[in-house]
Amino acid sequence: MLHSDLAHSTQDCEACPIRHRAVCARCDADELQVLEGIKYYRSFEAGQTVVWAGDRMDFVGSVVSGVATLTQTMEDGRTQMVGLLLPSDFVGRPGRDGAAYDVVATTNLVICCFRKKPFEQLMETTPHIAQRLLQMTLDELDAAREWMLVLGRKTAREKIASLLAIVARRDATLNLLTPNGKLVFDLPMTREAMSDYLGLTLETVSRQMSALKRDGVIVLEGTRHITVPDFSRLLEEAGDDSDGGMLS
Amino acid sequence: MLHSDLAHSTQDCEACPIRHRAVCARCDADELQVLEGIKYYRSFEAGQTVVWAGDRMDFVGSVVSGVATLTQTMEDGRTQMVGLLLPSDFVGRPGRDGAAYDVVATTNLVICCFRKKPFEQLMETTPHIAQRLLQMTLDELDAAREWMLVLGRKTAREKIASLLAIVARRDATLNLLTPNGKLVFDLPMTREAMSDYLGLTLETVSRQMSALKRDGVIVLEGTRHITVPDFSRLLEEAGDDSDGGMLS
DNA sequence: GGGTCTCCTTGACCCAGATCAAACCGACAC
DNA sequence: GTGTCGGTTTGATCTGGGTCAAGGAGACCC
Repeated sequence: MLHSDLAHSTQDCEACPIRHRAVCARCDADELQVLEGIKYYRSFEAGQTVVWAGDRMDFVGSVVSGVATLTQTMEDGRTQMVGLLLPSDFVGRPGRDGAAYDVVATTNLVICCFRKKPFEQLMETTPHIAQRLLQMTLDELDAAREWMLVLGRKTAREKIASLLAIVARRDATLNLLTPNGKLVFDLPMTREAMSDYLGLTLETVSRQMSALKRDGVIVLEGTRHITVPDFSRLLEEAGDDSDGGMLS
Repeated sequence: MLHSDLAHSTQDCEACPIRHRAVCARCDADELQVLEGIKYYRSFEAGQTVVWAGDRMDFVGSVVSGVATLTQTMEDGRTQMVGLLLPSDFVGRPGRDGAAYDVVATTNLVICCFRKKPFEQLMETTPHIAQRLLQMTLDELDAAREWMLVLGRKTAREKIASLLAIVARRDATLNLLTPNGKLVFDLPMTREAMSDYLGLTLETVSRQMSALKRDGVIVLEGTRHITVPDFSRLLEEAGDDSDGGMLS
């Protein structure tokens, strides 16, 4: 599971708290030094685009804070979000120059970047980086496939519940433990972004959010701040088996 | 792009024509010897299940011939196919014991398996195997994300056309070149399997196949044998940009 | 205060695709 | 030939979610 790994690396590696999850699990002094030499930080404001699909991308990196999304757009304007990047997630693709998707900051965002060329060289000389990246990519692949089930077979209500469950779980793991099964978090996205993720319209998202609120599955303060009184209830609504299926 | 790689390895590596695409791009004698020692073949008939989700899986491998599918099932029986495995595709996940999805042979199927433990050890001592596997996994991730767009935003007709385009492209690359822009291939799946892949019902699949036939986008002989008189027309119907977007 | 953004909610209506049901079409067995 | 069985097609009807349209609710500025 991802987050135990994250916690592990956060403790183990002083030089790279959350930032180099991809590489710090077993990093030694030499590698760290190389990494320090090729890294830099970039900040974005909510709404800014990090890269457009097709643009040259001369770095890889990981999200330090904030949330970014990967989206694909058809010529006629239909868009589908294909990835949600939360802190510690990896950005970019070694071995390819152009970005495959639009990467957009949905909140204020900080990325820790590594210049791509030297990073790729480091990958070649340091086997466990590729191994680590492989594990992360396999996790992402599992998440993408999980999402295919959501997109292909779930109802609007189940889709919303699934999204809330994912965000709640990640947020809870990163920030606060659940006091008594109750979960509190902020949605890092607009209704429109939710609809792009779920393959719905923004109106349907809004209606289903209202319905989940009416039925007591969630408590809404404003439009973003959410309390989940009973997480297992939320998972039921998502149509997931007991643990939510998003372990990996 | 996958297939050039495949062609490359098919030529370069006598000991593993199509079979070890994952590892043969730069294999040397020692590695090949190890691989020979831990490999074996398994055959399945159309309809047989290779593994059930959750079952222990003590091998990884690649498809030699035939077609297999990865599917997820919800408790109430709704199913979504999350992957289509064609010859040369990798099966299984290093570093995990249980299968994450049902793997089912949809045609007669031969898999070249490597016992997992020794394969994982080989991965640790042979950096380029992990690197190669990483590239393959990144390709699969791109394919999965492409499919998220199909599932989330495309109409039934576009979905069908997208599926046909994928199968046609892979089949054409593996077998026969297009003589004059015309493409001939056999669908390796039932209407029901198509519906599971596309997030539709089997009836809708059938109707849209009939519609594409009526409109001259495809020519059907029987239910499986398909001729595509104009591939670019098919891509248009799929709503893809000119090259179909499934390059990677 | 009022004006004007952006984001969100709610209502009324419509349609693509689901559902239910019947029939069709080889292939294979007897 | 007849039976039957899996896969497929086609028709009739229903419905979840899309579309169009009208307000609401903050946030920010003047």
